[in-house]
Amino acid sequence: MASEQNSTRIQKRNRATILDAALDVFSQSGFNGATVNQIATSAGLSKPNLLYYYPSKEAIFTALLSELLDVWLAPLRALDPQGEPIEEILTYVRRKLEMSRDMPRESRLFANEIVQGAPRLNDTLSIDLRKLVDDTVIILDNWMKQGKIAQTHPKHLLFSIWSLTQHYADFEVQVRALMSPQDPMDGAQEFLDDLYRNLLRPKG
Amino acid sequence: MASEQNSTRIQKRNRATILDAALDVFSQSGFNGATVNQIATSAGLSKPNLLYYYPSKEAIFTALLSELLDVWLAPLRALDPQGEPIEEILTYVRRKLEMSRDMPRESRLFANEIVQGAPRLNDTLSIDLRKLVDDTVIILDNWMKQGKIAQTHPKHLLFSIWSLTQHYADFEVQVRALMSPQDPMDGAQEFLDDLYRNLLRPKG
DNA sequence: GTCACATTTGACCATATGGTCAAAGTAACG
DNA sequence: CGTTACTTTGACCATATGGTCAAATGTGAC
Repeated sequence: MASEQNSTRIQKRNRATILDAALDVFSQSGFNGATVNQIATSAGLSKPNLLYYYPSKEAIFTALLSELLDVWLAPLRALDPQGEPIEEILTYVRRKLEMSRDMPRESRLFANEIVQGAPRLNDTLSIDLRKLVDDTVIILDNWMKQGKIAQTHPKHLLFSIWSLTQHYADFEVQVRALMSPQDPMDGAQEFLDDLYRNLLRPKG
Repeated sequence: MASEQNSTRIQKRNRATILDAALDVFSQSGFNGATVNQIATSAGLSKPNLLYYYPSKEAIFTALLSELLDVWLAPLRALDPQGEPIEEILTYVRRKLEMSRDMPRESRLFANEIVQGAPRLNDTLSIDLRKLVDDTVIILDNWMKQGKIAQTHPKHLLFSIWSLTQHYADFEVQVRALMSPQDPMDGAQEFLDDLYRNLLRPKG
């Protein structure tokens, strides 16, 4: 009879199991392609049992998205205006690349949703992410003004980091097919380091 | 009773209409999310009529993919080993960027499919595309050996061009949300030109 | 143990889906 | 006009899907 933060060990365990199963299924098939049954089976629960914890497929999806958004954007928030600019940016790139390696499901979850028009994410994009990006642009602009990094388009710079790093998760099948028998990400970090050092190095 | 290349004006028109409608629907919802009814309605046909021209949803999809693959890969095939290396590559980048602007549905069609593991495209990736990429890598390697472009990882270079350019089509909703009120691709070409000139310029 | 509450489930429902089929309508062509 | 082949459709089917519900089972506190 507590207010809302009821825990109940079993609930905690099952909700976590469900979200992990949902991440598997949604990231592989997208919202439309995924079925409640797949998620339930993958979580080791019956369908009605699943729907006892989350009232609908959509509820699972939004719970998953909101749970992941923070961790997904954390590396960008960690950009330190006081740090050494080029190293700060390269650190960000490396973290994003690590996330593509270690959390490919999360990356594909967002990719699926955004490619299909982000119908369940539009507010997040145009409000929260927008705010974060605007803040970051200010930092980048300052670095450019101070001559710490070369002049370039700050937003396109961010887009490029996202697309280049997430590519290894989102298009993994393709990258793997073309890189095999090597590891798909073999040499990726060196390449990106090189790319951004050349772009950002202040020019005489 | 002709062999197989029967035309029948009506067939040609309807097959084209269907594929265009299918491109709309599949690129927006992916294979699983799309329904035969949506495609039929969008094509102005009844469902049984649609299935008279293509025997199944899968048949529409594969017909669409195989029709588009050539045009999609054409810019890469156009890379000229005899041309001026940096300009050749920049031309390729520009063409890909134009395709993201002019053919975003095609880009998203492939993106959807690949993100979801390319279950209906795996052979194409590991055979045809692989061959094309291997050929291109030889060209790039030669240019590097001759000192015409800086040393870099040829495959990751290709991946980077794909991801950077297709990003503007595949993640258009996100880019638009973050660029508005400006045009989503405003400044993109200059940014990419700059990026690749800095990367590829031969270093002392 | 027992009682209240949390959890789980089989059976069920309305709707959507991919696909079929026989019959009706339309072109083409002599 | 009549015949043949092409095109279109309403009705239909089996299956899958998201979701509900009442009843059964488990669990923790006393």
